[in-house]
Amino acid sequence: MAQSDTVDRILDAAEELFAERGFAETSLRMITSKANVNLAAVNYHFGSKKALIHAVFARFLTPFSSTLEAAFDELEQKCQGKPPTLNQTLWVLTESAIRMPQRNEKGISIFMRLLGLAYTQSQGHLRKFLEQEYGQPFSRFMRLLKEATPELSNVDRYWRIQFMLGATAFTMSSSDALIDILDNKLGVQATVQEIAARLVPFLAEGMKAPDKLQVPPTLSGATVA
Amino acid sequence: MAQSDTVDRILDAAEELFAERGFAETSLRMITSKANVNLAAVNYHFGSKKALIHAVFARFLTPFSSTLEAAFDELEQKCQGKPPTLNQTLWVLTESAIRMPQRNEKGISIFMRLLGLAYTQSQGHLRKFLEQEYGQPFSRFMRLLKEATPELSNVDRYWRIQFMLGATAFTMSSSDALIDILDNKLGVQATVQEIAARLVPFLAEGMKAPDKLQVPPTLSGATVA
DNA sequence: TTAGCTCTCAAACGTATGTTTCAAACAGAC
DNA sequence: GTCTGTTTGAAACATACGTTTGAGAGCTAA
Repeated sequence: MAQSDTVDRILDAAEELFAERGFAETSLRMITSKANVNLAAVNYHFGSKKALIHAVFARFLTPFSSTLEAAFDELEQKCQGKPPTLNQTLWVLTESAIRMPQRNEKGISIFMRLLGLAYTQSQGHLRKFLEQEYGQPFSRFMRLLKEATPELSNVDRYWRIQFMLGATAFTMSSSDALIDILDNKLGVQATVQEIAARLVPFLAEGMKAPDKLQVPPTLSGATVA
Repeated sequence: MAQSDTVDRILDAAEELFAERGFAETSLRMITSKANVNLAAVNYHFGSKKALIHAVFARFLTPFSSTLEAAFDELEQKCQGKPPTLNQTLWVLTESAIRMPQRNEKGISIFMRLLGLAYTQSQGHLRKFLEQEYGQPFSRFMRLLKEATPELSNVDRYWRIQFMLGATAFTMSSSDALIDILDNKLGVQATVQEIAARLVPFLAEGMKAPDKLQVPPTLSGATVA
């Protein structure tokens, strides 16, 4: 035993519970009892609940960040000065996420769900922490997106990036539930990888959509097919 | 005073605080002190915090539900048996949301944010409540989507609807923050209505995207593990 | 063995939460 | 005015939370 296997057990339990229930709704007592660890161990090893949340994110975001930077490097090198296309950029991100080494079979969906929670439940301190620690690869992704869509105005691009983030975070954060529902309804089995393969073309087409509507084409207005 | 204007003050305060901070993070004491009402009033008038959450949703979802049903009626009647197009269907939904009578200038974004929270923070009891009370217009919207996209397989359509929901819920639930960020970054003012006008074409194009990718178009084709 | 350090444990701390209590204030009907 | 049912008010309730404490176990090195 000795040397904190306790730390990992806490991180494992916290990760899973946070992904299931969110941060505020998960108590340290739930975490420590799931981890079979004493309550005080969290504050001893991490200092506070906030610091534990940060540690949970750091454990999977730090390797992901490296993987992603390397993948971007490879992509830009391959493209020899020409900016990568939108599809390429989206795929490099998606692939880096999917190919991350997982601790278990639920790893990828926990990963996605936590990312989604980081956006929606943002605890203030979490947002600050993530910006500070992982702002760089994020900015780089944004730069690539900008170069891949020179035809868009800054405002158009801004909103469409939000739409992409939303579709991705939302779908991936509920991927487990959505896969189950699909199985029940249509008897079709799906994987997270397949969701990603469907998501990328959806996003890419949305990004390339014609301008925003000027006149609501509701009832009397002429509509496009 | 008399006859519960207390009830409305509680609902107003709760609505705003829930939208700002989420459900678990908003205490009854915050609500009652913002509403200038005694703490016990919540349990007296609503019975419990859960019931208060339901009441907040019911207050704006019930009229919205009626408006939406009427708008769908009008749309289908106008189309004389032919199924409405995707753009029409999306716009009717969007318009019904935008045109809802608002209690104040923040009404529309509170409305959107609460809808977003209902998806992401789903408290179990909330999801059950919403399905039971407002499942019908939702099913109808789904039917219209299906008829508007007969070229899609059921599986394709299923996933793309999730993508649409995600982009919408995510963006709208953070609309205030996103509008602020845009103003800071690019000095551009935006409204919720404008976001909607940008969202609809994005979604419609995404829905019509070509099939899911068979081979990741990354670098050299097949990529390493 | 002893000393020192890391880690675990049960218990308690202070604070905040949702809920309940019960007396007082109030309204409208008689 | 008096009575009756409804609504408010201040206070307390029980429970849950994150955090802290201090004693002690377990290990390593002298």
